Amino acid sequence: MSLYVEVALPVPLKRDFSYRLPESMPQQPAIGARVKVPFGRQQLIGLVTGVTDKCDLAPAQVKPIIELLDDSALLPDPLYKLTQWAARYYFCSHGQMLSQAIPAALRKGADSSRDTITQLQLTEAGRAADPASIKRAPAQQKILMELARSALTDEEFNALELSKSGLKALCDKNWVEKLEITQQPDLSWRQLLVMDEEPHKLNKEQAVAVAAMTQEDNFSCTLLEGITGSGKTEVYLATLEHHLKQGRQALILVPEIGLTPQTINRFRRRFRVKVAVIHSGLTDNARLNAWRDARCGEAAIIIGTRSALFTPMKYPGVIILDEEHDSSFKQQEGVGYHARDLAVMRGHLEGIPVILGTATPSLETLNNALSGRYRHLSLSKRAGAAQNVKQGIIDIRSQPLTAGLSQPLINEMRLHLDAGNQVLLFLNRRGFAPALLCHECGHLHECDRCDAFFTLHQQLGEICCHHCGNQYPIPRQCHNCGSTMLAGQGVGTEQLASVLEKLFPKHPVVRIDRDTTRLKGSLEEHLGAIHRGEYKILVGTQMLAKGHHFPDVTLVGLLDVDGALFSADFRAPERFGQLYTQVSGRAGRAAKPGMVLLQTHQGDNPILRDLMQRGYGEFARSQLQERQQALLPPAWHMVLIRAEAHNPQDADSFLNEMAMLLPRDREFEVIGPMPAPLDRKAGKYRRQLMFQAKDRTRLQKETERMLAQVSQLQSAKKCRWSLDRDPQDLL
DNA sequence: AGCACGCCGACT
DNA sequence: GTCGGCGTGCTC
Repeated sequence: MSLYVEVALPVPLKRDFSYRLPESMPQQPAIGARVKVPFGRQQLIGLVTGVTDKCDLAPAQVKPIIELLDDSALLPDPLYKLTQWAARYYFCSHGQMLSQAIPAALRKGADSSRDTITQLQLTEAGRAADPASIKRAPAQQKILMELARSALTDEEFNALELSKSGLKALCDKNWVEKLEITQQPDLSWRQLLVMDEEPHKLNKEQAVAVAAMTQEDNFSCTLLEGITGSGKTEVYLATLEHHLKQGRQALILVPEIGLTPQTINRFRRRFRVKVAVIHSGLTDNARLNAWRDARCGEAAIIIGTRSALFTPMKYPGVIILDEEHDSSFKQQEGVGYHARDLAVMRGHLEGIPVILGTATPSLETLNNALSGRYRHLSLSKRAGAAQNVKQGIIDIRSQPLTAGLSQPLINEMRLHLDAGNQVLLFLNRRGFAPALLCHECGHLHECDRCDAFFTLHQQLGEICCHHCGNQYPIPRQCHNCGSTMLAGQGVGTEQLASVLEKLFPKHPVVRIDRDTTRLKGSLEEHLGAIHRGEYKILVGTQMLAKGHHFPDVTLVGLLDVDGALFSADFRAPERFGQLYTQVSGRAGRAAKPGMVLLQTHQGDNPILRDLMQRGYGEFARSQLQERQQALLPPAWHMVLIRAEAHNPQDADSFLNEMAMLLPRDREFEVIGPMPAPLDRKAGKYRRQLMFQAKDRTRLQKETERMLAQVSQLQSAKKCRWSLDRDPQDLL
C-alpha cells in the first residue's frame, strides 16, 4: 500500500497537492513538517497537511516528494490552526498564509532547529595518550592539554588561538573527535526570574488594571485604554512580571514606527532574560535566530512588528499589542491580514490572555469593549505633572491662505519661533482626494443618494461618491452660494515646506514624510537633527505624530483638517481623532506649555467640537453610533475587491459579473463597481467593488460561494484583481 | 504566483 | 532574418 502526502504550497491555488512517499523515505512525515516537492518546472517547499492511502489522481500524475525537511511539525498546533483559520478568513490558500507566517529562511529550506555547535573532545585514545610523546609537535601538545582540562566548543578553540593544523593532525590520529551537539536552550529564567530594576510603584488605577489582567491565565481579551503619559508601559511590565515568574513567555507587538531602541530597552532593563526582537529590517538569518530562540523557550520576551505575531512560543503566556489602533498592524500587500484581529484569535487558540493597549482605541476594539466581549480597563491619570495644552480653532472661511497657512497661524508661529521653540505642522493627506469645498461659504458637496461627500477626481474631471458609485462632472459653481471659488486640491507637504522657507528664512525647515524618509536610517537622522535643534519648523504627515516626542515643540498646527475629516474614507474622522489626540498629548512639557491650532472651514463642526471639548473617548463613542446607523464597520463587515485593467470596461464588466453572484437584501449590501483613483503611472484603470453583511458568517459563506464561481468567469482573465477583507483604506 | 509556450515589432 | 514583448495556461 502506498502512502500519499497532502502538501500546502505557497501558491494562490486554494487546494492542497498530493505527492507520493518515495521508497527511499520510509519515515512517514509529520503533519506540519516541511517538504520539498516538484511543482511544474520548479521545486517548492510546502507543509504537510495530511497523510492518506487514497488518491483520486491517476498514478502517473502524482510525483514523489524530493526531501523531508523537518522531523516534526514546524509550528506548534495552535499556530498551525491559526494559519488555517486565517487562510479561510482572508480567502487565501493555506500555503500562502503559512508562508506569510514563517521566516523567509525557513521558506527557503533552512534548518528549523537551533544552530548546532561543534564540540571538540578527546577520544579514548586521546585520553590515554601521553602528551610527552609528541614533544616535537608543541601545537598539538597544547591542544591536548587544553582538551584534557575540558572539552571545547569551536568558538572557544578559536578564542584560545590554538593551531588549526594541529587540531587536524590530532583528529587524523583519532585522539580528538568533533561532536555536533545541539545547544541546549537556557531556560533558567523559568526557574528564577532575575529583575535588574525595581518595579515602579503603581498608582491605584494601574494596580487595579494589573490585578484584573492577571487574575486568570487563560484566554481573555482586554482593552487597556490609557491616555498619553498614564503609564501603560508600567502596566505591561507588571503583567509581564506575573507571566515570566510563572515561566511563561510574552509576545509584544508594536507598530512599525514604535519599535525603537528605547522601547526595547524598557523591557531589557527590567528583566534579566533574553529578548528576541523581530522586525522587517532583520536579515533572514537574524530573523530565523530570533524565531528559534522564541520557539525553544529561551527568549522569554519577544518584541516585534506585525509579522512577529506568528512567532512560536514554547511556553506561551501573554500577548500584548501596543498602540492597538495603529494601521500598520494591517498588512497592505498580499494577504491583507490584521495582526490585531489575529492576535485575539491566537490568544483564543493558545488559551492565553491578550491585551490591547492604546490612548485612542479603534472603533472595532471599542465596540468589542463596550459590548462586553473584551474587558475594558482605563488609565485616566497622568503620571507626573499635568500639562495644560491650549487648543484653538482657526476658521479659515474666506481667509487668505499662503500655501494653506492662515495669517493667525503664521503670526502664532512667529511668536513661538522667536521664543526659540520649535513648530510642528501636520498636513495629513496620504492619498485621500479631498472633498469639493466652497472657499466662500464652506459648503461641501454631498451625494444626493448617500449621506456622504463627493470625492474630487481631477483627472477624470468628475466628482464621485465612493459609497454608491454616483458621479457627475465637476461643478463650476458652488451648489449652495453660487460662488466659483471651489477648492479642489489642497497643498502637499513639499509645496508647504518650500513656501515656509521663504516665509521664515531664518528658521530651517525639515520635511518628514514617505518621500523624504524613504532611505534607510534617514528618519532617525532627521529626528536626531530635530532633537539637536537643527531645525525649527517641522513639516510632516502623521508619520511625525506617532511615537515621537519633541520636547521643544510648543506649537502644533494641523492644516488639512477638512480633508482629513471629510475624506471619502469613512474611517477618516476616526483617524483624525486619533492623530489629534496623539499630537495634543505630545506638544510641550511642564516648563513650556504647548498649543495646538486647527485650521478648518468648519469652525462650528460638531465632530470637531466634540473631539476638542469632550475628548477622544466621547468622540469615539458618537462616531461608533454613526457607524452603526450608517451600517458601516464595525457594525457591518466589509470586503473590498480591487480590479485593474488596461481597459476600464474590462474591470467594470468583471466587477459587475462578480456583483451579480452576490445577494442583495436587507442584510447584505453590494456597492459599486465604482472608480478608484486612476493610476496613470501603471497606465491601468482601477475599479472597485465593495460588499458588506450584517453577519460575519454570512459574509464568509457568500464570499466563498462567489469566489468559487468567479474562477470560471471569462472576464476575470482580462484584469488583475485582489480581495481585501476588513479594508483599512478604501482608496 | 512562477514559469513555460507561443505568436507579432525593432534590431545586429 | 533574429531577440524579445507579455497574453494564456498549467502546476499533484
